[in-house]
Amino acid sequence: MHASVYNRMIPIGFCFSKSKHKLWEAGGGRSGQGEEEQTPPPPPPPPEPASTGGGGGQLVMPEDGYEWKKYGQKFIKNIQKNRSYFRCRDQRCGARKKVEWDAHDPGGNLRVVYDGAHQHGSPLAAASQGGGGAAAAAAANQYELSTQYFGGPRSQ
DNA sequence: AGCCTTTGACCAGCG
DNA sequence: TCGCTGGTCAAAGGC
Repeated sequence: MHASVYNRMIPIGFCFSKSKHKLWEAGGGRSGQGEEEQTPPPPPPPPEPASTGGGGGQLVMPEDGYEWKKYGQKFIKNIQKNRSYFRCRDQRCGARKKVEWDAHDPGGNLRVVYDGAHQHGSPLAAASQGGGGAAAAAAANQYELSTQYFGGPRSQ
């Protein structure tokens, strides 16, 4: 009932664009300073500073050594920022992560909020010891946030 | 063929 | 009591 009410929560033509890889070219997408903010339980010390401009002008989620699965994204009007919701790929782990960035400055204001603690070791560290999949694990966390909104090739 | 990511819609809580 | 926002789940598409 009242399906119209839900219509309001959609930031008309901004939050979710029907076309995935469309418009919003990474014109201003720059790499710069990333703001990480571990609220409750600081999992492990993030090896990477944050939004790495490695790609060359793309906002990348700060790698924290864990594998996350994105399950939602939304534009928060209150703060005028985009927010992505991530969940630990491990079903046993109830750790969640919220990444929000300025809609107008995806590369200038990146905030990561951790919710819950991991009940397992970081795959990145484990792989590191094995000396093999470290890169793979890290790559698994290279979510190109800006790409999601500004369009871009997703090398999956 | 399988897995992952993205988008849309719905529900719940708070003001 | 009504409206609005935040958060989560499910389905579809693409790689």
